[in-house]
Amino acid sequence: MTEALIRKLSTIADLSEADRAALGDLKHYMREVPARRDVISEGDKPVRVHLVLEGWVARYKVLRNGVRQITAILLPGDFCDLHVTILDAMDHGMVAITNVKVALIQPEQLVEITSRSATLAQAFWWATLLDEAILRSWLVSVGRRSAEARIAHLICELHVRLSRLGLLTGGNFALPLTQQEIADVVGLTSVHVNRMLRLLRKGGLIEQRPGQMYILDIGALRRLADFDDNYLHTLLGPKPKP
Amino acid sequence: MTEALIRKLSTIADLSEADRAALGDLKHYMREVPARRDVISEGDKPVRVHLVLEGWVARYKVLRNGVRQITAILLPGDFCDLHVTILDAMDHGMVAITNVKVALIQPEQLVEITSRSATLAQAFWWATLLDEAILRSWLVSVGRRSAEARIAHLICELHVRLSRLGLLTGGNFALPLTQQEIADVVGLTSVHVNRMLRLLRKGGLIEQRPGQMYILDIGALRRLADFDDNYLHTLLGPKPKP
DNA sequence: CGTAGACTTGAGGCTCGTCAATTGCCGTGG
DNA sequence: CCACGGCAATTGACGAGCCTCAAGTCTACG
Repeated sequence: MTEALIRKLSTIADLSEADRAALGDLKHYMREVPARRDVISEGDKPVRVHLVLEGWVARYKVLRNGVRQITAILLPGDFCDLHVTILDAMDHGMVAITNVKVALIQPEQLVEITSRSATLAQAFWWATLLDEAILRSWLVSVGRRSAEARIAHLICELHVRLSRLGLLTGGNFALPLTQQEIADVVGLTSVHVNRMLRLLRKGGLIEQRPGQMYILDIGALRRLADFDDNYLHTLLGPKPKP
Repeated sequence: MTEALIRKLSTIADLSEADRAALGDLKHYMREVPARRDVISEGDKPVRVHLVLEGWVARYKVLRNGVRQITAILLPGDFCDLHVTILDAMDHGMVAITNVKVALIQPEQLVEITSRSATLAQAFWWATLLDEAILRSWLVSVGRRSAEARIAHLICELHVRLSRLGLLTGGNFALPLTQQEIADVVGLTSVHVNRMLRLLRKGGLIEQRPGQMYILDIGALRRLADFDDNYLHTLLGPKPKP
């Protein structure tokens, strides 16, 4: 049930058997959310912490004029909202990109297992720090990279993250994001994302089939994006054994 | 010495006398860094954690083509790098915006006091979550707001944060950022920042004197920026008594 | 089949960037 | 005291990158 989480935390901390058992024993409700439906909406009062078990989830903020910015893409093993227990109400929403399974965990349980195991406490903290590192890299992209490079950078990031989860098939991966959603990640319009993807295809860097992304030249993508995977490498830990 | 930190953590957690004492007893070196010099440079091996005691510090990333993006502005009481002890080497730099005093703390000390006090552990965690919330709001700004609104939003954020630190004088504040630095925060060029500041002045929203920002119409600024201070209000806690 | 949603493509326009020159402010030194 | 150099702020002209609007295609699905 929570193997995704155990696997993720294992890559950044040396969990004892007791730690793993504590994670495995986490009581939780399971919830399934169909694609394109909110997992949590802005304004909701969060009571339980959401953990992604299967599928993709996006964190987003909608401004008054209707434009949307996606501020995180969450994959299996990622927490949606370790932080929101501090907030009165959600200041942003979370939407399912694919059909999704999430676990709902009581915050008290997390407080308990982290107060019992310093290793676990540190592991959770590291998970937060990893989220922050990704957020920083997104800010750099949106603030200072060209449209083409932003998209290349996103592809590189997903390539690394999905690789750690064992979700690559021959270096390629399923990409459930629509072009509008990609646009909302990188701060562009879907029209321009479309044009930039065409550029990448014409350049022989990628190939696309519906819902599928084929990486033809990862080196060129990384160079184009000025991709520095230090933030992911060291935070995600060594590559898992196959 | 570390009152800034104690004050900050007090606003988000109910610290016991022992907690305050533990914070006050933190052994540390003091370091002074003159304006426009790096506090830590990209590539450095971080050994101690930096805590800002006085002045402004900026976190930044420089891309290969030389452009810079500032990813955080740190004020007194903020940690520079709670996270970097996990990294092999800094993947970004920290630069002093003003003359700055920072405390250097051994990570082991933090581990120790947080393992002794669950309250403190939570307080440190919350501090990280606050950084993340600000980062998210910056991403939304840079990704989806107009140039004018981005700058207005930054002014609103600084207004709230400085207010909590008691660094406002009659609703106005000292702004040590150059226009180039503002540009690096909001993802624009200094030329365009200059034009937008002129717009804000012409609109009667702000007034400027060298190094000083006068807020003439905070309501208009907030409306223009679509400023939602939920993320800061609840995370920074109730307004301190005067 | 018929509809809805995503993708695709083109034409034209606006925001913001680039380049360049000028001003003003300081601190420094003759 | 004034000349000088450096840096930030300011302004204009021009151009580019990205957005807007709009139409059309493709696919999935009822």
